[in-house]
Amino acid sequence: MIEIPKAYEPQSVEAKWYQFWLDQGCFTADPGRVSERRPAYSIVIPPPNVTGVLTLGHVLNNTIQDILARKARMDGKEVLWLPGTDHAGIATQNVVEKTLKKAGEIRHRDDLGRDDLVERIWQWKEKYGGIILQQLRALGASCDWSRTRFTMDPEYSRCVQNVFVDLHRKGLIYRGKRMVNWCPASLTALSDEEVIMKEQKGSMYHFRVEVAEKPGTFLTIATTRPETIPADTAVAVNPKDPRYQHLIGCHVYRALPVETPKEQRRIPIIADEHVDFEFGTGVLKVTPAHDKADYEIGLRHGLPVIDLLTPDGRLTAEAGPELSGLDRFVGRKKAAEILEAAGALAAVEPYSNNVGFSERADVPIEPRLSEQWFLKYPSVQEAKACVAEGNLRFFPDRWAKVYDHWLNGIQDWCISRQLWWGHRIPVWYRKGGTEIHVDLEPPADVANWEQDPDVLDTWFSSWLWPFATMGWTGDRSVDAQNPALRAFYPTTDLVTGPDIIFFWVARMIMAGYEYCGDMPFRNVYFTGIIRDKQGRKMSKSLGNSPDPLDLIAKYGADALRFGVMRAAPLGQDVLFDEQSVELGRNFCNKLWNACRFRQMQGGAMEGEIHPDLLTSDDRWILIRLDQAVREVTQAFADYKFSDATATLYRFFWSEYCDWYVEASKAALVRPEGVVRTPQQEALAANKLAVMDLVLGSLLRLFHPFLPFISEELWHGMGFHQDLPEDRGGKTLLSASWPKPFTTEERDYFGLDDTADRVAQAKYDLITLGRGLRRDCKIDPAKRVKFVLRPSGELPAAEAEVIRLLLNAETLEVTPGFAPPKGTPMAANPLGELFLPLEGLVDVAAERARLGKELEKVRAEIAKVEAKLSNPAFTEKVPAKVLEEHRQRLLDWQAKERQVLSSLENLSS
RNA sequence: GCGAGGUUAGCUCAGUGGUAGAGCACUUGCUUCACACGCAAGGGGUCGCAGGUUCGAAACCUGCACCUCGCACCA
Repeated sequence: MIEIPKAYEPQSVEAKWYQFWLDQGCFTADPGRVSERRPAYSIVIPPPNVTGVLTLGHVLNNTIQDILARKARMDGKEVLWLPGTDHAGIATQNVVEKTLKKAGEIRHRDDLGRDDLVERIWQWKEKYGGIILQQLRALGASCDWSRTRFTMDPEYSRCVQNVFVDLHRKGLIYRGKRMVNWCPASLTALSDEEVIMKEQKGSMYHFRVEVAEKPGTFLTIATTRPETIPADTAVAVNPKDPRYQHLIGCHVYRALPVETPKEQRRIPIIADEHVDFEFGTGVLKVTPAHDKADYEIGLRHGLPVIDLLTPDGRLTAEAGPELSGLDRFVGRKKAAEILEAAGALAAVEPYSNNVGFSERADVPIEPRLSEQWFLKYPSVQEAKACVAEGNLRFFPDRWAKVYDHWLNGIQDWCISRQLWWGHRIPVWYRKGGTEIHVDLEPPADVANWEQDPDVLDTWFSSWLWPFATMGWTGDRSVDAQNPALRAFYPTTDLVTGPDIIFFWVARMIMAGYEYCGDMPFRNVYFTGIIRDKQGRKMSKSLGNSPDPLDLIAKYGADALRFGVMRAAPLGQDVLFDEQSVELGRNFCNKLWNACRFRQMQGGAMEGEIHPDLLTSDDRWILIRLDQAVREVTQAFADYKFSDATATLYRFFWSEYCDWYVEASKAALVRPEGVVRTPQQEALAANKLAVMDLVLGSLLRLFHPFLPFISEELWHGMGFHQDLPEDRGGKTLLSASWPKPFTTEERDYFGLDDTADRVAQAKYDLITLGRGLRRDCKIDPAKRVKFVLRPSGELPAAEAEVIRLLLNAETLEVTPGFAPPKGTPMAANPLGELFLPLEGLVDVAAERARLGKELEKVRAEIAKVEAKLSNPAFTEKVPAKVLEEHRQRLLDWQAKERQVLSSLENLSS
């Protein structure tokens, strides 16, 4: 720091240090260094989609991971933060297909064919797939980039196929024709977790059907989906429903398609417990092909299945000529019109119901019967037990309940996807035969076989992330010798959003037990969701989602990190406001200037602290530093990062800058031409030594949150100079985390309650004195005279601090001072502070203020007296609390006397 | 319907039985030789509502209201 600019300029500083850390290999994890004295700390990144760009959600998530990783390094651990991306099957294939269509290269993916399209996606991935990881570097993420993984790396892919083959061999993976969630936009099956229920405003259509055996008798049926009537193969009633019991076994004529001869539209009236006779008319149309519950009914009663929807959600010829070819929603309206024209529509009423939507494509899904691969989850009991027994901990722990609840009700996982981009299912079918081949390698005579065209769900690869990224092979003897797995598995912490607790977290835990025999991580920190100021989710369409890189360019990465962390309490959503980043920037600037101030004082760095030269201010700031170290360290242990930032903010700004630095000027600032005595020199040097201790500790405490500016100042101030290479000499990143003072150190420096109280009383008196100045409307620039009548001994150095911070010309310390009548006065345990009148004082204003003060004091006295005069209170309360209250009464009474005498002084 | 979380200053939130707090915003005044991305002094809250337990409740218990989010779901 040769030339120190007045304001901190993050741009060049951040780029410089990130490159330095990379060049020095600071982020590289070496399993060989792990030992009992140097424990491992590891964390795997939740792999962002390879299509993704950095969002504020990523900022929150990865800042927390970086904070944890940096803190662990300072704790002397061998740290692995493993980065990477996942291939995001549907999203990536969509993006590339869309791009190619836009460029006019293809109209449909079939124009290219499977191999060529996959090739194009790879090209696209090579070109754009690293963007988000590059962006993380701007944030300061200390990932071990040499271990960057991608879920479709050859080794990783092999893990995925390996696991498929193994689970198949164990009988947990099977193929079957089932009702699945079908996405008509992406043209693939989805898992239950990828379907989100949304309330939809639609209509309930009531239509009539005639009972075949009893002409003239009609049943009214309520439905939200009249377009599926042509696929009805029964109507069902509850067997206990007296209204319809007599009709069970009869038939009705299905209402659509009207063109079909009546007799061909006969469908049975069946009895099924599933039907709720409270709901609607108590008569249910049964459409086994297009509803999960109806499919079950169909199975129970052996009903035929009529499929009338194409994969992309249009009606087939089964729906009749008028509906055929229509989109399902267009068909719905048309079906209602046809019913109305036929006189079969009894009523249409507005109706709200929940409809499953494809999470990714945001269109209603269709329950659809199709042949898919399913997984019966492995190691469920272990996964449940480790969380229930508290071996694997969730922060906040309420998620444990959500997790347990989900595990208790899980259905088999549909893992096949009708896509081209992803891990192809390692299954071959013999052409013209029934034989199947499930293996990592294709059959020898592969020409006679056909490989399953589907790929696996992306989550079926990311659930292996914690160990597949570390070179797991599935061969026990090989894996037992794998240094990375041995050192870093199980990982220590996982940081992720609660929205993927089922998708990812739960499944990783099961995979961890199944394939490594242990949990994949010990702690899971669930972040909140980033919202805008009004509490709305960030979204592209709302345009309320600022680009983090813009924010970094404007305010600096440290500012963004600090702002976000300050606003993100554990377990709560984060309402993001650019103002909080601005606050982060201001904070960095304050830190910069605090160090600049120290720098301008010159003198030796980190001199020895002589206890006999410590003033009450010095002792006070050391006590506060000790407190701050304890609080921040505890906050880390509890994963309460916003508590840590709050403590740092308070200590650095409100305690160190506002009081300590200001007070230190009494000893440090030398008026021109004045030569300091050797004693004054020694005091000043001692103060600088205290400052250096505080600043050196502060930079360490700040480092996990503000890695760039702290590193810049660490070097600029020269804190690195006398430290060992690997403990802060080379970089702050590996400096040791500050420890609270030991009892010996506290004794040595004289850090006791008295020191704390004296300084506190001094600052209190200064605030009171400033109040006098204001009440008396004295220009802040005017250097007035104060007189202090001390209640005890007051060293000259202490008095000088008071004088300076009151901006007083002089402060007379006069034990027997007798003020003239009308002199404004403020008092506290340290003494009475007078502002002698010079004909300028606004007596009325001061009297008004004191009157208000007196009122307040007396109210407090009344409150305490009321308590103390209550026998129930004095008899039952613990002695300590009683004593506290008695002391409180004395304090308030003293205050009352002080205010009264101030008032008396005023009256002339 | 079941479950979880929330309701404290204008805003965002701390506060696990004993004197209601912080930051921001607001008001007033200040180019005080680290910082106007700053300094100083202020104003501002019947702690969602109603009961209960207790000498004492923002905190513990019960009920209610409202807001969020999961899970399930009836056509």
